[in-house]
Parts: sequence; structure tokens; C-alpha cells
Amino acid sequence: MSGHALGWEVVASVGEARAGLLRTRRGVIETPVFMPVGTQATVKGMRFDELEADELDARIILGNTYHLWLRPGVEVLRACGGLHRFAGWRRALLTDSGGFQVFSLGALRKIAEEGVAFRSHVDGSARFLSPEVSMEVQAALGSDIVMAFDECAPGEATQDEARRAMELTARWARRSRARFDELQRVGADTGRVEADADGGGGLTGEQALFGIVQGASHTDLRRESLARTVEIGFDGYAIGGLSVGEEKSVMYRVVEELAPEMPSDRPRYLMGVGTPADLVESVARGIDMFDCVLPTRNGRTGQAYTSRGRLNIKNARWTTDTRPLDESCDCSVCRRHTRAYLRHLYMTGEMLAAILITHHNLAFFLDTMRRVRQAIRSGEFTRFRQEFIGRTDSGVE
RNA sequence: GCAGGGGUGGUCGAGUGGUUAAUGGCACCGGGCUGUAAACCCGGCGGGUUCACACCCUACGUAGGUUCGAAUCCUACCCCCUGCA
Repeated sequence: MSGHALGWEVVASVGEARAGLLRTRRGVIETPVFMPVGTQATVKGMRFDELEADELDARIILGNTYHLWLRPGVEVLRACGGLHRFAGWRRALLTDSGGFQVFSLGALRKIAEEGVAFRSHVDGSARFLSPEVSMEVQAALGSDIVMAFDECAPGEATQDEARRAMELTARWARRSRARFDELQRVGADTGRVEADADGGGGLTGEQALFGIVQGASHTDLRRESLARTVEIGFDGYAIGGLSVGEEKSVMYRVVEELAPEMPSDRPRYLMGVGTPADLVESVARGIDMFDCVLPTRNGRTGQAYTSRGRLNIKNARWTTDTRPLDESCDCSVCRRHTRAYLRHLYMTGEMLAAILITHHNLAFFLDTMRRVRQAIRSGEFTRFRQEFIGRTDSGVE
């Protein structure tokens, strides 16, 4: 087969920072890009209409293999024509492999060479997830970017622990690749589109597969993991196992050491990161793609991200504050609603509080990435970064 | 009027002589959240002094009393609820 499942082109760069075009079978994505997390076939609190509208214009969102595998299950998803049709999301979709749940559901799983025995967090039943099963579920989901099945070790993992997880991840990567290719051959992918459906991008219309680099905080392990992953060959490469408990300086150091060594002709994805400052700092170190639950989860727990820092809507100081969450924000929530009102909604337990703050947070994250892209394209990224950092990760005022 | 029940910290409500400034829930105040077991979790919550350890006040309707010691027992009074007149 000729062509790629994914197109990638760098259109501008400033230092390690790069602005690019990621061509998927479901649309072109300008990078650096932030991908809202939609674990259970929903970006919690958001309608797809809102995500697609110009105000947010999210080009790609995440789904999760583990959660959708448990519910509604592969049979339902296949019967409904894949995740896009099932959920009604028409744009690009990246699915995590369930690898993160190997980490986050620590108490409920047992890792072996063959795969991971989970006890379902839903009903306690025994489940077994492996690279092969993960690829099969992701084929049924029909996501546009599939993630290899990996083991995410804790951020403070020792050399030995990290090595074991990294080597297992490498072996699983090879198995993921093999099963993925086989599934593509037999047409198991429910999201398949006509080749070149995007109008001349030279795409195959197949799913793309990303490999994941592990190794915790250990530079030698990270380098080895990268080499072994690249050797297998993927459409893009991700850094996993960061922002999982390690010091922030460690995360930045690992990204700084690793990203520039990742293939420059493929997109680089930093999984699970991060705060607005993390995004900008990681772009500066060569990352193209991000996802994180912070804007959506914190939107539900009362924390807003603004151009002047984090704002906890629960604080009594906003009780009669008639300003918007962020005076520099042009989103529909900030144009209409006051802090006082949002606080009232939150304190009374109204679901609209979560919806509105989530909307604003996503608007802020996505707008930040728009500004980052623009700054790289205009060559002003260095200055943008200096002005941005230090303003957004601390509390407001 | 008689009989019975009851008045506890912002609130609801435990506690019926001794680690009781007083269990719990709620409310309130604050913090956390990074490939989502999360519309969740953690902490504080009478007042004062102290960085802190600690100490001092004031509190269980009101006023007395018994006792080494009382929210808990006794007396009187005030108020609320239920039933009978």
C-alpha cells in the first residue's frame, strides 16, 4: 500500500517549537494541538456542537479503549457502526489503549507478559486486556489514531521498575503493531474512509497507530525506549508516563531531552499533559500534541483557568463579583456570565456550573493553542512564552 | 387546666454523672485535581492569645441546687409539640 494513514508537515518553527499540519482521515489538524478528553464517548459536560463551533473548534478528541470496552462494549459499538457513528462525532478521534488504566487502576489489576488482568471498576468482573485485545477494541471503535498498548509506570519508578515496564511496553508495542496491521488487512476498522477522501492528501483512509515511549524519569531508559519504538515504526510517537507523580522539573527535563530526539518527520504527542504552562513549555521543547483532563475535570470541580491564573469559583471572594471568569476571554461564557453567578450555580449544585466552567476552560486551552500556533508561525513564540509563563499556573490576583 | 414528650454549637441531630469544646449529617470556609474508578477527594469549622507546643474564656432554654465532678440528677420558672378537657 502506498501513502500514509496520517500526513505530517512542519510549516514553521522557533527553536524546538514547531507549527505543523496533521492530516488525518477525518480532517486536517493544525498543531500544536490540544485534544479534549472524552473518555466515555463524551467530553463531559460538552455537546459536540459546541466543540465543533468556531468558538472552540476542537479538531480532535480522545476516547478510551478500557472504558468503552467495558461499556457499552465492542458488540454494541460494532452494531452501531463504530464510535464516530455511535456518538455522533464527525471529526478526528484518538483512542487511548487502556495503558493508562494499567497505571490508574493499580489496585484492580495484575500485570503479566501476556497482558493485564483487570477487575472491572464497574461491576468487579474479571477482564483481560492485552495488546491484541486493545487493538481489536480500537478497530471496533474505528478511531483515527490508535495508541499502542503500554504500561505506564509511576513517575518516581526506580530504574529497575521503570526498565521492566519499558521493556514490557516495547514488547507490547511490537505485538500492538502486528495485530493492528492484521486488523487493517482484514477490514476490522469501523472508521475506514475512502483513500484520499480529504482531497489529495495521499492518505490511505486507514487508522494510524502511535507508539509510546516509557522509561519514567530515567534518561537512558527513555532513549532506549525511543529507539526500540522507532525501530518498530509508527505513524507518530508519544511520550507516556509523565505527569504521573514526578516533580515538574523532572517532566520538563525528560521532555527536553527526549522530544528533540524523536523523529522530526512524525508528530510528537505528550500524553496526559497538562496545565496551560505545561503546554507552552512542552511546545517549546518540541511537542506537537497534547491531551489532558484538567480543563474538563477542573471545570466540574470548580476551578477555572484564566489568562491571569487559576480561579477557584468556590471562593467566597467572588460572591458579588460581577466580572467574567477571565476579563481577557472572548468565550460565550465570559461574554455573558459573572463570577457571582457561576459561584452561585456551583454552590447550589447546579449542573450548569460544571457545563459553563468546562466550556470556558476548553475555550481557554484551545485558544491558548491557537495563540501558540500563531506565535510560532509569526516567529514570536519566544516572546509569547515569556509573557505567558508565570501568569497562568498560580492563583488569580 | 391535666397527662405525656421535648428544648444541645449556623442548622438538623447524637449524647442521659467523669478523656465532653461535645459523635454524625448538612451548611459554611479553604485546598487538591495532569493519556478521567473523579459533578470528586482532603482539611477546617465556639471565642481569644500563640510561629508552635500550650493556655485562657464562654457554651447544651433560664435561674438556683446536689456532687470531687453535670448537657446528663433535683427544684422553680419560660417556651414548643401531642392527647384529654
